[in-house]
Amino acid sequence: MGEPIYKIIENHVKELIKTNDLKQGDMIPSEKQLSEEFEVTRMTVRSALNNLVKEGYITRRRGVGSIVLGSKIYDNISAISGFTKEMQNKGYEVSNILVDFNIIEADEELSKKLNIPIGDNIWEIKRVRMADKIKISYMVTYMPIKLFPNLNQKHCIGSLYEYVESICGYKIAISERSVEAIISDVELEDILDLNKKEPILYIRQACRIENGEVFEYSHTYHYGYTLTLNAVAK
Amino acid sequence: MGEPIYKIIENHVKELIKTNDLKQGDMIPSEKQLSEEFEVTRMTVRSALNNLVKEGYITRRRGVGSIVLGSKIYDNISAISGFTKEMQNKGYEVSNILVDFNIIEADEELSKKLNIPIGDNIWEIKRVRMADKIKISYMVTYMPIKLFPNLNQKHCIGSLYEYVESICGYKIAISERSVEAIISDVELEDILDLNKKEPILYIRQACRIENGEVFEYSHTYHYGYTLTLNAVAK
DNA sequence: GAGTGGTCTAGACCACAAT
DNA sequence: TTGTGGTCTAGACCACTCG
Repeated sequence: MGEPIYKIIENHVKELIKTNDLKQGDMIPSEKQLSEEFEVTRMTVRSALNNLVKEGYITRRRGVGSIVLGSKIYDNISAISGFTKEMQNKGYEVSNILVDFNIIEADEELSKKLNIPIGDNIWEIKRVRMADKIKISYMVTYMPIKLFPNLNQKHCIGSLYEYVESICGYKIAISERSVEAIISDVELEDILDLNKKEPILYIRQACRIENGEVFEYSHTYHYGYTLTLNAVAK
Repeated sequence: MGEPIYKIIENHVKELIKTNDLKQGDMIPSEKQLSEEFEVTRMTVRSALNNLVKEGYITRRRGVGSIVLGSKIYDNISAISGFTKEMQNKGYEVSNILVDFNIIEADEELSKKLNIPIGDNIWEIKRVRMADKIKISYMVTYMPIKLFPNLNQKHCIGSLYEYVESICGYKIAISERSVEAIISDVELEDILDLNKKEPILYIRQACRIENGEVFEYSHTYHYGYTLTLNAVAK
């Protein structure tokens, strides 16, 4: 079998929303109508529609129907799309400078954060990120070598997330971030060409692939940058 | 019928995880075993297990089984649970001081953010939030009077999110936040009893109920506070 | 080969909202 | 009363993983 039918129905409805055939507040065809149109049972249709609910496209009400939610918010719903995509979406030209690329051994903290044994080998990647030729963030990323045996310096120039998904074939599933405001120190001012004591967003993030393994733990220092977040309830 | 069976199964497994009968990495009983234990069909069990996947408790692999994920990350998965719940979960005693409670008219910015006509009446709520008797954030909230005709000052002492969900019966669906680091100014230092020029998290948030309407737009200034975020892909 | 989860059928009864 | 989505049955065949 190729693509499962529920996926086909899912994409069909997504397409209707994207092409504006269905707008915010519109009712999508009922389960019965869709099951007749695609000649499948209601259960198959329900599986498609429940996925659309999960992804924030529609909401459903018993006795009423399935309603299209506002698309604006849901456009970039991938809250962990990664920095590169996020900035490109805002119209900036994004590039990375690779500052350091090492293999280190997991200490106690990294072993906890990455959920691997102490002493395991880890890629340590230090990068400065540029938007339109201005340095705006410094990022230190740790990734288990076990998961990425073939990572090299070239991959670090582009989007690491794209490498993880497109080339390695992992599906990025969930991330935990903590966000703090701090004041820059001399080291950071040096790296990012800042004035003294600038306000900085300090973000620590652990990111998992679908099977639950942590594939990345990172520290990021953002200057003059607004983090945009879309959160879905529950 | 009372609680649906799939919910019962869901809670059963959650309980096993919470009591540590099932630990991270453990396999939960197979669909077949659960369907025999609860005397239901596999479809019913699947509905329960798929919800557990959605909520981040387990991951599933064809040919292998359903595996318990690390609970740490997934505990407070409701990324817009609101500040009160978020801090209580961390063990702080939380309270609010109502600083100001007004009716104002929507200017151009607020009309855009709340998606209502210019001139519409809005509640303007200014609060200081305390954790264990220390002032840690200042919050200015705007809510359309149209949606909350009966809001009063008492509701602002507790959790506004709880008021919106429990008393008004709205279901909070999605929020969009932007997060920045700033340096405190004199006004903020005064309000929050800060030293001069402290690093502050400045968060603007628009929050929607299920039908897509914006019910809240707010500015929050957090001091000494780490924002925790769980993001789910797509 | 045995066991797992993934997809799907062809029905059923129910709770809820709108008219 | 009609139409919607919510729950559930008792099967089926399939794709995948592992020993």
